[in-house]
Amino acid sequence: MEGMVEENGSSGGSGMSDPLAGGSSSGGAPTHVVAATSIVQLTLPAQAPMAQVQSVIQPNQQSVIQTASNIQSVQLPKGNVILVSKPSSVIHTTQGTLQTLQIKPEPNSLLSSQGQSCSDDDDSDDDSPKRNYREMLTRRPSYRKILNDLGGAEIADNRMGSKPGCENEVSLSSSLSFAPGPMLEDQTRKRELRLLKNREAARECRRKKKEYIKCLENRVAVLENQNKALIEELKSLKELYCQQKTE
DNA sequence: AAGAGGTGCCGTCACCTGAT
DNA sequence: ATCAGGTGACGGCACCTCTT
Repeated sequence: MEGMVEENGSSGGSGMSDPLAGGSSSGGAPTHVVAATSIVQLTLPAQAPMAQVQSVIQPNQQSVIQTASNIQSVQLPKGNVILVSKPSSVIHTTQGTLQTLQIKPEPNSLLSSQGQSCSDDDDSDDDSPKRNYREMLTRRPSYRKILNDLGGAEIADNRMGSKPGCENEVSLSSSLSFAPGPMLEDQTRKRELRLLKNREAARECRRKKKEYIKCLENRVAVLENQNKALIEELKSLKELYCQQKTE
């Protein structure tokens, strides 16, 4: 009973925009598959010199047929879907042959410019596996931004309405209620406050993430249905054409 | 019944980003 | 520069299911 965002085709038709397209072009790392328009270019390392990349989820799309022809869908980890130019059918289906592209941040990207894992060694955990692993990851737009583009006010209002944060307020005020002491106590109090806030932030972040994933799953279902329908339509049109041709 | 493996949730840490 | 908030990653815990 959450304030789920509804799909274009399925019900309601609230005219949502593309969660992946985000509209929040932060101009950061070049590997983000995010753009105000539906198509972004990104440079790929090694074998794939340049590919045209596009979110499979079109903003307010009417048709599953992409505007840029000859596009093949590619599933990426982290749930991103990109489309790679390929001379094939206009209609692309999920059952088609898929190519997985491995996308890594460029050496001079925003992410790696701040990390420099291999050079600085004064910090103890600088070359820890965790940190190195993180540096390989690209940052995506926040769920808040994404959900704002999905009609975030509605979701935010919904959240306020259902008020899971009621107990948060209670816990927050109760944890802050003890008397301030000397500096040590003050520090521990600050730390506890930070932990508390972060705990709640993490809770909220997970909630938004789940909502976002649900939204994407809905979109996938709708697109698959549209795809099936279009394939059927194409099939029948072909048959009709063949019939008329033989007559 | 006991153990193993999978899954989901939570708290925490580390880091990034935007605001001031 | 500093701070606050958002989020990915990680480890721990609880619960469920399956196998022996």
